[in-house]
Amino acid sequence: MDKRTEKTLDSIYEAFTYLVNNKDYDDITIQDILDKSNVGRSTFYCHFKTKNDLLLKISQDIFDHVFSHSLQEEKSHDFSKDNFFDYKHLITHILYHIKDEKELIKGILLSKGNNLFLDEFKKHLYKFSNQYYNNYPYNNNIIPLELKKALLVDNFIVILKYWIDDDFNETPEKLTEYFISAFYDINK
Amino acid sequence: MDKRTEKTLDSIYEAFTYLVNNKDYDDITIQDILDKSNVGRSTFYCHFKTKNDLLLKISQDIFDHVFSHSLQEEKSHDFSKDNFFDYKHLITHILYHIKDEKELIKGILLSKGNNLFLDEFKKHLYKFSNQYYNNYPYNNNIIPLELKKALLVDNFIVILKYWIDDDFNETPEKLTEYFISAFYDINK
DNA sequence: TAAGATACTGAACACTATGTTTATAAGGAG
DNA sequence: CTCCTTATAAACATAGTGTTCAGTATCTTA
Repeated sequence: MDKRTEKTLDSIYEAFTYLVNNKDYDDITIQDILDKSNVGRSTFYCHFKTKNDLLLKISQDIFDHVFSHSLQEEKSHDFSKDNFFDYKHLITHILYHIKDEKELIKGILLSKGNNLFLDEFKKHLYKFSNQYYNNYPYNNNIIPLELKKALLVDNFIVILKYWIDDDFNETPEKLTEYFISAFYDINK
Repeated sequence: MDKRTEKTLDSIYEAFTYLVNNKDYDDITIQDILDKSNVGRSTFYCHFKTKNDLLLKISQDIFDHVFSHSLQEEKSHDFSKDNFFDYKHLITHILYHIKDEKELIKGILLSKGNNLFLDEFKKHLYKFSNQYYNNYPYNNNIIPLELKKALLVDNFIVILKYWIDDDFNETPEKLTEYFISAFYDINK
């Protein structure tokens, strides 16, 4: 990548990270980003169509990172033959990666306003939820399968938000235990 | 209330309901609302400070309705001496009221963008979640109490969204069963 | 039903942000 | 060094926001 482009994108991402930790996403203007990053207006529009486009690309960057190793694990490991607890290391892994992106994720997730980030996140989580339930479609309570999938994904987000509110105090391992406990309960 | 005021507010609410069912909240402009409702700009600003202020007031109106009877039940019924299953009728009641406001709630809840409505909703749900767990603080698994409260509230929202996606096909009673089943699991 | 209070209207206005365009300058790659 | 790409600044059209005010319509109640 061209060093100039790299510098520009870095400045914009850094400015965005700062801004989203200091005001709600809705209240951030493109003008704010330009001022904070010292990037020209026309330059910004060379890279991004709108503010939402910026958020979307940042989200994709984050999740490329957060879910990168998990995809490799996925390939080298045939989960379809195992029960859910074999996902344990995967989940812990993902949580460690999330902690890497602490500032940015915290800012975006606690900011009022747009759900773009959350939607992108859920898309990735649904991959696992679908994979699991499609291999284990045995319904041992009255909750429909599709609802179970949604509960699984959403519980992960709730637990993550709990972690963030607690300023990432607890360990990823502990969080994984919470998640598996909540999950196990829904499926008993 | 002055009939003129009532008419104005009705027009605005109606226009908003239409708009939120046809485009994302973020994309709705105050100009759109004025055009659709045939209300003068200065009139709008007599009643609402901003577009978010409108959404907030609409949300409060809805929840005044949705939770109205449940508050009465709450007074005439001492839940603190019962277990969670006594909330059953309450939950079904709430779901019936939600169905009354079908169009509006569907539009707002499925629209991308602002979380004002959801935050207001969760505020009400937290009243019940707190009430329950403060009377039954016995932790029979590793999940911290505060996280349990959050899971309870959020699961209700997930189940509600499932209902909406299914176009309110299933009965409130059935939905209540799902909710209690998911809830019961988390607490065993 | 008439008087006074209250609410709505429409037009004008300043302001702020968006997104586009263009000519120019600076930086990187081969 | 030269070509090509990228960044920049300034200007511009456009669109939405929120305020003001004088004039008009409509309610309330006495």
